[in-house]
Amino acid sequence: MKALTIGKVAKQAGLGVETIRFYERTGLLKEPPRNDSGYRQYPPEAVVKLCFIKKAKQLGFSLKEIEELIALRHKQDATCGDIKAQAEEKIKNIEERIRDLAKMKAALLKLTRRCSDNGPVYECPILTALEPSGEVP
Amino acid sequence: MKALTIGKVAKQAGLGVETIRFYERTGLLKEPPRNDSGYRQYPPEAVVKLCFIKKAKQLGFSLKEIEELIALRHKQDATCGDIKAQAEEKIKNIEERIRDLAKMKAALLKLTRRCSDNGPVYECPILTALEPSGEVP
DNA sequence: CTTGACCCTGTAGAATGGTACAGGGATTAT
DNA sequence: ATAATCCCTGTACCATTCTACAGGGTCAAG
Repeated sequence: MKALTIGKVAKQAGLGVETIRFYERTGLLKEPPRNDSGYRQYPPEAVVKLCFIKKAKQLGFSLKEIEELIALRHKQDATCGDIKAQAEEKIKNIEERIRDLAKMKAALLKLTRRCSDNGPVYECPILTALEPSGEVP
Repeated sequence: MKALTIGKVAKQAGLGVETIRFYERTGLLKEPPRNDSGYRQYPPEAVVKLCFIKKAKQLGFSLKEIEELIALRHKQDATCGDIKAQAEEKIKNIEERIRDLAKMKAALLKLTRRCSDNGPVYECPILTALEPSGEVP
């Protein structure tokens, strides 16, 4: 007796009911079973998955990318090399994001220090923090 | 004699001409001076700014957030305390993003290790990597 | 001095990621 | 048992962030 209604999962995951139905429509979430009156019956794991989706979105992943991320699991026993390559690409992507965020953070710290130093500001450390470099697809 | 046309800055920043005009319309970019025939005349620094915008976008910042980030600079000499507080909030935000990205990376690494081991995968390490936790505003 | 590549404004359309009803059943709380 | 609350489908609409013309002027190379 563990099935949750859409309202319950929505609340637990901190999302809207409409959002979840939207994810289902777009294929990000697979259709759950229904009860006799047509209500969606979610297993508790659905909450974990939705929380993951939420987090990943906040990190700047698109729904498409999130789908790919989740799909890595289901392709497991098929083409292991492919999955690995895909995962490694994501990892590289993530590493670049982290590096850039670190640069941005450093720039902001510099800014706050100057601020407390009351020193003059001849150039903006924020703007020059991220040199134009490799693409993030 | 350093002014650039919109096409030149677009190319150098790796953006489309239309995109730049769009940024101007939305206020992200201030209107540059014009020449006699109404062409936009950009100073070379515009390229730096646009590159920053591009990078920041790739990091998941919205145009609104990017505007705020850039605005930190101009408010410099005015209300120092405010800027500092704002910058520090951004820093916290960035730190959380980095933490979450690090978790995601760890989860993916775990996946790739299992993958190369050719071991069976009974549960998805990706899905469980990010516990439902603090919000990223 | 013409041809092609640029530039201008203005408006329209697209992709992404939702959000909000309307209209109508199902469940639950009092 | 009846009102409040939840669920269903379907469609329409919203913000964000571009992208693509249309219609017309400008500039630079051959």
